[in-house]
Formats: sequence, C-alpha cells, structure tokens
Amino acid sequence: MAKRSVSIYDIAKLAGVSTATVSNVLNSKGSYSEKTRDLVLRIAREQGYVANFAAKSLREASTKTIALLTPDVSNDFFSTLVLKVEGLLRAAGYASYICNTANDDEREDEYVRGLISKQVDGIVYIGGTTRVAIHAAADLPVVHIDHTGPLGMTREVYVGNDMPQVSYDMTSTLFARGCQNVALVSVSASFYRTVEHDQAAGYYRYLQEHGIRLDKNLVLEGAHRQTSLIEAAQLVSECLDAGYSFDGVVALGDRVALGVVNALKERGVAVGRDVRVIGMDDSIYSRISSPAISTVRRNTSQMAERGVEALLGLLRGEGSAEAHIMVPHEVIERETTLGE
Amino acid sequence: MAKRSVSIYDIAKLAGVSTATVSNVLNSKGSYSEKTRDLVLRIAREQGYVANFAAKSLREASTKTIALLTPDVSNDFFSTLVLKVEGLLRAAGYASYICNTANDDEREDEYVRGLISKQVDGIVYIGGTTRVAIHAAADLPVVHIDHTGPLGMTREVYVGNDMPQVSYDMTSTLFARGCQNVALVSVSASFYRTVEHDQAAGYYRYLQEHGIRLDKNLVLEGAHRQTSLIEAAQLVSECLDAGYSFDGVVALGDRVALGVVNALKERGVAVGRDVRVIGMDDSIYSRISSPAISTVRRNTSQMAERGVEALLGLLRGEGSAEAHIMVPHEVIERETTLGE
DNA sequence: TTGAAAGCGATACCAC
DNA sequence: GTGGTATCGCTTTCAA
Repeated sequence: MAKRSVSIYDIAKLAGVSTATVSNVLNSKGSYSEKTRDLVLRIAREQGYVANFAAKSLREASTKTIALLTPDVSNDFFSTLVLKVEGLLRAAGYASYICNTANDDEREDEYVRGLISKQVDGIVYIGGTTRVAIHAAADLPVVHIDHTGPLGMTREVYVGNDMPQVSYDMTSTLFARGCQNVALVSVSASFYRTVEHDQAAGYYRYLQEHGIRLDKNLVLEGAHRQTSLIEAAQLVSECLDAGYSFDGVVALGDRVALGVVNALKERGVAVGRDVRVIGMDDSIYSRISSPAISTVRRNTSQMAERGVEALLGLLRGEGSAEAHIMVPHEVIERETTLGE
Repeated sequence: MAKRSVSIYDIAKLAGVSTATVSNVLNSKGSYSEKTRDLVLRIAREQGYVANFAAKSLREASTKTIALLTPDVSNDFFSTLVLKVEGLLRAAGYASYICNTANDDEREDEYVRGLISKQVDGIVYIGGTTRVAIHAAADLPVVHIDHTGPLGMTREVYVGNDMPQVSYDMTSTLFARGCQNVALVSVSASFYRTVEHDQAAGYYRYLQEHGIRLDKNLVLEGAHRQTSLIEAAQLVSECLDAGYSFDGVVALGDRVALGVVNALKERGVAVGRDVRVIGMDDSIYSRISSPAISTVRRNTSQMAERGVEALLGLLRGEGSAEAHIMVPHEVIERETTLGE
C-alpha cells in the first residue's frame, strides 16, 4: 500500500549518475569519488530514500531474517529466550520474525510454509515440540533451543539442557531435604517425551537407583498443553482427595509448581515444611510466589548464545561442529524446599 | 541462502504453458480450462513449489504484513494483546511482524525504518509510548492500542481505555472500602503522561472532588521503565522507612501492585486489611499473587477487535470513522481490597 | 482460454 | 571512477 516511494532510480536521475553508482555508494561497495558519494548521500537523505527490501531480497535471494518459532510468547521462559536470541541476532545483522505457534501443528505448518515463501535465511525453534519437519524441502539451517522436534536434517543443531539430569537433580534435592514420598507433576502431553528429551526420566532413574518403590498414584500427568497453573492445581487436589499423600513434589515447570503451591496452600498445607516443592525454569512464577519456589535455572543466556552462534555458523556454510549442545543447569533452592 | 527453489517458470515449462497461466491458476484469477488447472496444480505440488514472497511483494507493492510494535513481549498484558491482534489479523489474511522495542526510542526508530523498507502495510503500536513519528513519511495506516504517541497522522486510530477514569475508579474503590490515606505508586517515567492518557489524573481528581488533601509524600513515582516489581517494592519500603503511612495503595499496573504487596508482606503488614491494594490490567501477576490482587480489567479482547477492525478499515482506504475508540473497563475486587 | 512481454527496485558484471 | 544492462520471480495488461 505504502505510497510509491523514491527508488534508486530517482536518486540516480537527481544526482545525474547511474543506478549502479548509487547502489555502490549506498552499500559502500565498489569505487566512487568522494564528491559523488557526498552528492548521492545528500540527495538520498533529502528524498527520504529507503531501500526496498523486497527488491533487495529478490535479487540477493536472502532476507537477512531469521524466523523464531515459539509455542507461546506469553510464557515468561520462552519470551525471555526469544528476546535474548533476537538481541544476539540483531547484533549479527539479522532481523527476527517472531512466530507464535500456540503448540498447534497445523498452524506451525502454515507458518513454516509462509516462512519458506518469505525466504527467511534460517529457523530457530524455541521451546515446545514439533512433529512435522516441513522445512526439510527448503534446506534451511535450523536450530532448536529447548525444543523437541524430528531429527535428520543436515543443517541442524540442538541446544538445551540434559533434561533427564535436570529432573534427577530436582528429585535428589527433595530427598536430600528429607522427603520420603515424592510426587511428580507434569502437564505436558506425552508426545513431548522423546527418548532424548524425556523430562521425567530423571525422576524414575533416581527412584530406581535408590531402591525406592515407584508409586504410580503419585505420578500426576495433565493432558492439556495450556493453563498449566490451573491444571496442576486440579491434579494435586484430585490426588489428595483420593487419599494419597506425599511430602515432596517435582513439578516440571514453574507454572506447574505455582499451581501446586497454590493448591496446597488452599488446603492449609505448610509448603516448604509439610510438603516441599521444586519447580523448573527459574521464571518469574517461581520468584514471585510466596513462599518463593525452589527451581532449576536452565541458563537461557547461554542457550541463546550457543544457539545463535551455531546458527551463524550454519549460515556461513560451516558444518556444525556439534549437533547437540548441552548447557549446564543449576538448582536454586528457595523457601519451598528450605522451610525448616 | 535457501537453495534456488522452483519458480513459476519451471512449472510453466513442465506444464507446457506460460507463466501467466500458471500465475492465474495459482491465484485463482483470470480464466483457464479445468484441464490446465489440474495439470498446473499437480506439477506445482510435485515440484514442491512455494511462491517467492519477495518477488510477489515487489510486484504488488504490498506485503500483506502488519508490524506489531510493543515495548515488551515478556509483559503478560502486552503479550496477550499481541496474541489477540495477531490472531485477528491472521484471520483477515495478514501476517504479523512482531517487534520488541524495549521502550527504546532509538531501537524503535531503527525498527520502523526497517519496516518501511520491508514494505509492511500497516503498523499497530501496542502499549507503551513513542515520541517520534517516523512513519509519517511512509504514510502508513497506524493503529495505537493502549499506546501513547505523537498525534497528527492522517490515517491513524487510537484504541484504549479512559485512563483517567480508570485511576479514578481505582481510587474510589479503595475509599469505598474505608481507606483514609491512599498512596499512588507508579513506575512509568513522566513522559508517559500526556494530556489525554494521564494514568494518574483520576487519582488527583478523586481527591479533589472529595475534598481530600493531597499528600505529596504518598505519591511514589519510580523513574525506570523496567523491573517495575522490584522498583515498586523499594519505593514502598523507602516511604515507610521515612515514617509515612497509608492504608491504601493505587498501583498503576499489576506488576507494580505485586511489588507493593510483596514489600508490605515482608514487613508483616496484613495486606487487604491493614493496607488495601489495587492494581491494574488483570494480568497474571494479580491473579497468582497471594493474597490475590484487586485490579482493573481493561478488556484486551475488545481492544484487539476494535483495533484490528479499524486497521482493516484504513487499509481498505476508508476514512476512519472514529479517531479515538474508548473501550470500557471494569474493577475486579479480590483479596487485597476485600479482606474483612 | 492462453501467451508474450513489460516492469516492480535493487545488484553486479563488464565495458569504457 | 562510472554506466549500461541483464537478472531475480512474479503479476498483469493486451493481443491472439
């Protein structure tokens, strides 16, 4: 729609030079006299010249744009990651195209198709899961940050934590604080669980290694993929209503943990004493809760850095050194596990 | 980067027709025989044809893309708005380009310049404030949703709440619950306050109308534009340390309110009884707080709907019927004002 | 119904 | 140092 703007042609005519020269000056390429440069730049400024991105992209077959696909920007953990990645890409001269897939495969397909059409130079999946690898056809470099998706692309790198180890450490933290019956609460649907990214695996492993009997009644799994807070609260309530009891909760996600804490508080349970809770992500939810929720810091800064680094490498055409980059995590104990 | 993909030319050659025909078929325009259509569509599918967006945009001088400028996607209120606007635009056939300005004018300038270059068809400002109207040159339709910016564009619409009335109602709610000394806490820098969007105005007006003396010591204003939570907590602490006291707090924002509540709780104040607090936005912060924070629901759905509606009108070339669209708000009382 | 060809705006090669 | 021109992929007259 935007009104026909001044083109390189107009500038060339006004300056009495060719478009080639204007292009050179504007891009600091080739050679030209200082005089021409000043003239061209002055006129360009006067005319309010702005390069036509579509033309440039068409010609160069590159958009200097990276698509950021995330399931939910309103989730603090993801949006933090998105912002960090965006900042790093910007510094490297790339624009970011943020896409919200809402964990909807169909929508994601549609998006990616559009992105290929839009000629993005690469894709960064942030968080969540993806089951279809539609971008295969376009041969785009792809980086997955804390994201589970189909493998097998050629130019592809995964960045994330050792999730089984994360849940192992969470479980271990609770037992170290004296818990005897530790429940597991998660609201991710089962397809989130792939062999290598099974978030719950560490919980099972810990129990096994320590000869603790697994009580299936304490493994609470929500089916939905949204509003984890409310769903987690419900799961906990139902479990307690059914007469089961526990003194520790491994919550796969801070939102989930917050839901658990709220549900327990409502029942008059002294969270941090009677029941200890640990979440995951070190997001705003764990920090603003009262009592403050113990959690696992998963190092979003490092994820973003390593991810962008890897992507830039792929864009430069370098074969990726590592296909799987593991970022260290760290347990942060707060009131919900430290309560005396 | 993406490997040279199949163009409309390749399809034309394979199908033994002209590019014009292929284009027609692909866009369901013009006329062609059913046979040609089937042939072209089949080949296009077989070859995995994806239209080159750059070429299309260049030719059509339109990108069917709207830029969404927001100061902070990690803020629940804004991200909700962004998501809703995006959904509505998608339904109308427009893609959204989400930009995070971080409340940084320079960055915003840079962004907008890039957007003009990228040929977006319109701009939606969501939240925050803007002091420079750089898009003026491009004559783009602009919609402001809960956003304060320079006026004077021709194709421009504002959508938002009657902010002075919002703070008036907040103040009124506290006095109705028996408060006598009501403080005002805000962390927005003063330039956020323009004549028409002065968020604090209603507080002053209420006091004035009810003959209540304004105590300057109870007007707490933070200078920063981020981490409002911590800053609000500090402001409250400092105020109390200085020996001033209050039994009600109008917090301009839920994050601010949460900071206030946290600070009060830490000092052993019974929030909702000794001191009543009301926030604004009905964001996740007010809902997950304990005690739950009373707030003002500002009706993001309606804002998004009316905003998109207005934008689509402008894009269709219709003169906007209304330049200022006011969306109703609603006080939601929760524990922090209802405590007995 | 179909096709030839112009043109959107920028870049880059190759002469001069 | 500078300029003519082909080209990127697509849409769109206008003729056939």
